[in-house]
Amino acid sequence: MTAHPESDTPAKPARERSTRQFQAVRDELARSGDFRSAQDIHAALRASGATVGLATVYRALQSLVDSGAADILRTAGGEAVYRECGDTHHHHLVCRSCGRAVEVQGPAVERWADDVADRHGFTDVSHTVELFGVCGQCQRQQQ
Amino acid sequence: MTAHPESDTPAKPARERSTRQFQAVRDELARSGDFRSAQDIHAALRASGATVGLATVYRALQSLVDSGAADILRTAGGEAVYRECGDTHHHHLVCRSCGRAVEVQGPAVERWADDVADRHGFTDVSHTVELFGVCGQCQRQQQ
DNA sequence: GTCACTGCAAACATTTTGCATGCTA
DNA sequence: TAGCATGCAAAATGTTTGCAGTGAC
Repeated sequence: MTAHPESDTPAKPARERSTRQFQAVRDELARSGDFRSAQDIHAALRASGATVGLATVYRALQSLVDSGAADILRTAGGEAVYRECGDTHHHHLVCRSCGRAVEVQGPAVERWADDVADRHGFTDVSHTVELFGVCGQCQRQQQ
Repeated sequence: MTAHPESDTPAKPARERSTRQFQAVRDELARSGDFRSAQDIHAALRASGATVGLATVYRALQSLVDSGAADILRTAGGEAVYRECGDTHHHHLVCRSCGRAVEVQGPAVERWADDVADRHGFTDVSHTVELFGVCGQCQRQQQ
């Protein structure tokens, strides 16, 4: 649990050659716009005919996160999920049963987060807000 | 990522015997009041002379989470961390640098979450809200 | 032609599970 | 005494890394 401050600015080339595989990962992530696990992306690419190694997917995603082009988040199951980090910041309402995700905007939450952080003297604040529930359709099926 | 609906209400005994090991885990968790990883707790118990297996620590923590006595959270590193959870539902503002966590209450967020879920026809809603930032102390050290 | 990127597989870390034994009620 | 909880070790899962080969520039 010891997060280290980035004391150095390593001369990290951060990807200098653009390759088919890297593009494929980036595209796949952008296509859905939703949170996707590395394994998921890897499977999708394989299914669509692209030949990409799992390690490469991880490396590409890592690279995207490093460069700020993607967001990373951990699911309750311990999987890392990635999302293209566009300009619009939003959250998700995910159905526990069918997995469908609804995109939600929460100006109220944004404001609250900033306010709380400020009050405690924290800066450079980011936040994670995810809602889980059962959607109407699944409720009916379960009843 | 396919969450299955709990079609049954398994007669989960949820711990019927109180044992020294279980108490030890609960106590250790309560002692610090902060987020602790299973491995961390295991090491601490071993260090203090208690003989507790790692699997037992995991089982005890799982049990505490199931019964609502503990909160579980994933670190950026993918480790699961646990914290004693009182009756009050609250969130955390965690320092990215030193790991210190501040407990925050967010009635505004609770209301917003319920509202959003309701508007989309979702029921049985839970939510995850975590704030990350750099605390004042760490800011000064880094400058 | 060089060297970064890729792919495979092995290594790793964390968490879960199977099974024989111990201990609580 | 009966049966849940424990402990060990093996398995499972998700992710990272080493290294030789390939392809972009």
